[in-house]
Amino acid sequence: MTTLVSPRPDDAPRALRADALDNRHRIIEAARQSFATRGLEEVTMREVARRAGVGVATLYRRFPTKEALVSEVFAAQMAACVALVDDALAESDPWRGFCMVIEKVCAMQAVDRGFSRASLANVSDEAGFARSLDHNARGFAALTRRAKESGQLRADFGPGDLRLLLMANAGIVANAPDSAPAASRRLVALLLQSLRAHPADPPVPLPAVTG
Amino acid sequence: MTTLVSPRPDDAPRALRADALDNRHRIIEAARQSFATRGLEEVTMREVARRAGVGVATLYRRFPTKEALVSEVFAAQMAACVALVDDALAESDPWRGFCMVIEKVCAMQAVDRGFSRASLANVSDEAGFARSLDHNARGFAALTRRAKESGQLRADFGPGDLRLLLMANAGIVANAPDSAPAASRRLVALLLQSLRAHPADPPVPLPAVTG
DNA sequence: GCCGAACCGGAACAGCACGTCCACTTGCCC
DNA sequence: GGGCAAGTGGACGTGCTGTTCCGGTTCGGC
Repeated sequence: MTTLVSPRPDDAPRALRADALDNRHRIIEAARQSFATRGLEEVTMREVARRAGVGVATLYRRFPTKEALVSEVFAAQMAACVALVDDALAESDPWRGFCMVIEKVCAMQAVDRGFSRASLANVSDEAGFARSLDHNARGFAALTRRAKESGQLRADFGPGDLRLLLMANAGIVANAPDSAPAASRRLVALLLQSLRAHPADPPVPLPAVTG
Repeated sequence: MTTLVSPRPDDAPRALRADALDNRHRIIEAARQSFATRGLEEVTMREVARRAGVGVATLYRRFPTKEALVSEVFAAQMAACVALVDDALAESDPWRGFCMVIEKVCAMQAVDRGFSRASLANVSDEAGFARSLDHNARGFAALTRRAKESGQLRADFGPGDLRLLLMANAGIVANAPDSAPAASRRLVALLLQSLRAHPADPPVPLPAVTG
């Protein structure tokens, strides 16, 4: 999102013409909807262009590659995740914060097939994706630490476990798009129950996944 | 039109020539290996043919379509699953039988990306796939019932929960093929812990997925 | 050995995806 | 209003896929 204030640095992209900017917005919206319902690889660039009411060349002028389009589309979702983690950090009860993050992210995945895929794929650095990812990783690590210190999260929860959970949830979204919201909630509920440390806890089933 | 009386029914496929049969076996083995390491859609028919040391036409002579090849390749895995469910039914402890099935199927998925995908996709009826699936569904339903009756499996476990579990596991296999075995074991261990009914059990987090 | 049918391999076909080019149009600054 | 750079859309190129065709080859019963 570039500012339209006149004194821009020479290396910044120049401001778009009004019609071009409008097309750009329509493209992103069209792509977001298509990706959400049908996933990333099932949606063709032509289809995005057609849905946005522009030609293919226009699409490629704004986003030189499909990957760039994907990055741009999900930058917003990533920002939402950042806000979500920050909200959870503000929560007084560490366990509640921990659950909130997981539940909300999985719910986001459940209703957006593209986001589900994109949040696990190695996306390029465009659009500050990596920065948001890093921010979220740190925030979630803090959440995890606090939840463990309060004795509510099982001690062997590792950083790889979040990814484990997201991958599992993504599997549901990918294989049952229609019933994904309900199925995802069920999965998350089951997993959170296992992740909660109880006073009389059964022994740890298996060590956490490293990495 | 003279019909010769033959030892085999006329509608049965005639016996293959020795070299053709050999090629067929090599094709299936090549396909199995390729599918296992790289998944179903990432493997091209050309690659299977090359790996089997035959031409493309030979491959298509045996398996008129890629789907037919996939069905044939995973018919063996399906048979293994049938045996696995039958073994679990022979187990004296219902909960152990229940866990065995889930652990072993997920382990099979974890080391075979193709099987992971195929066990969830709607495969065609070729090669008795549907029959094995039906057999397994019945067997697993019996396992479930017995585990519930013994009070070891939480009462709200539904038929859709197995699929839920398989989809979650498949998500791990699809997104982290290298660390899939360990990650899958961790996921299964966590989920089985939640699925186990304890005397002092926390309330059911969410109703089971229907269907 | 021989001969025909079964079999084989690679070239060729068709379809679809991403990405590019170019002649035409249009917003914007004066 | 007028000129021009930016923008546009559809045809095109390229590369990949699954699938088919055809001339040459080989097995196997006699």
